[in-house]
Amino acid sequence: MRIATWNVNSITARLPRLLAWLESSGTDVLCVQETKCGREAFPFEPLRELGYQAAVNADGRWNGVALLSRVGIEDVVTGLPGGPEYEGVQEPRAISATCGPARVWSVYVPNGREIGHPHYEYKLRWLAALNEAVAQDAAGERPFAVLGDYNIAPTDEDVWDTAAFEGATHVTDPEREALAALRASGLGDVVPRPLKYAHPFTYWDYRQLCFPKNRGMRIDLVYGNTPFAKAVTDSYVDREERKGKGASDHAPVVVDLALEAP
DNA sequence: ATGTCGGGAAATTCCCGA
Repeated sequence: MRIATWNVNSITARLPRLLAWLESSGTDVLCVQETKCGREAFPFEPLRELGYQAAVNADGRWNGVALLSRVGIEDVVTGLPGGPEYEGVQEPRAISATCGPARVWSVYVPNGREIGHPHYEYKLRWLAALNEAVAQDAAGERPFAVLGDYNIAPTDEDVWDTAAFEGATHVTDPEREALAALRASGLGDVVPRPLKYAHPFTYWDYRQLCFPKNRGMRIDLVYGNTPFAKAVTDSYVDREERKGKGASDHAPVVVDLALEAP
C-alpha cells in the first residue's frame, strides 16, 4: 500500500497536477494540507471519478486538511480533539480516519510566524494537544501514522543553512521537543530518501530561486508507530512534483508499506 | 530550466500568510 502526504498550497489551484499525480504515482491514501477552500469548493467529484473518497476539514481561504483514499475511509474524526483556539476559533488543521489496514492523520501544524508571537505559543499548545490525542493509537497494535506539514525541521540537517534560521521558528528547541514528545509516545520519524542531493528536503520557498539552489527544508513528516514503521519498504520525496509551472512549494512524501489494501 | 504564489477584498491593485 502506498501512503503519501502533500501540502498542495490550494487544492483548487493544484487540481490538475494533483489528479495527474494521483494517477501516475498510484497512491492509495493521500494526506493533504492547505486545501485553502471551503467544503463547497472542494473537488469531491473529480476525485471520486478517479476512485478516491475524501474526508475534509476545511472552512475557507486559509489552512484546511483532507484525506483522500481509494482503500476506504472509516471512523472519520474531524479536527484535533482538545485542540487550542487561535483568535477564538479552532482552525481546520487535522483530520483522521481508518483507511484500509492503517489509522492515519493529516495535520497542518500552525506555522508560528515568529518566536514569541502568539501564533508560536499556539503552535506549541497545538502540538501538546496532538500528542495527547494520538497517544493511545501510537501505543497500539494497529499501523498508525501522523502525516503532514509539521512546520518543524527535526534536526539541523533538515535545513539548507542553519545560519539562515538563527532566531527563526521551525528550528527552536521547544518545537523540536514537541517532536521528541511524539517519539516518546511511540511514534518514529520515517525519514524519506531524497531523489537528488544529500538531504530529503520537502519544502522550498517560491522566492529567490530556492528550489533550483536546493535551499530547502524537511518539514513534511511521517510519524508512525512501530507496526507502521515495521511495514515500511520504501519512502522518498517526489521532488519532480516541485518542478515546473503550477507547482506547490512542497513536494509529496511517499511511503510504501507491506500492508494489504483491502 | 526555475528570479513568488494564492486567495480575497475591493477590484484591475493591494494585502496577508507562507
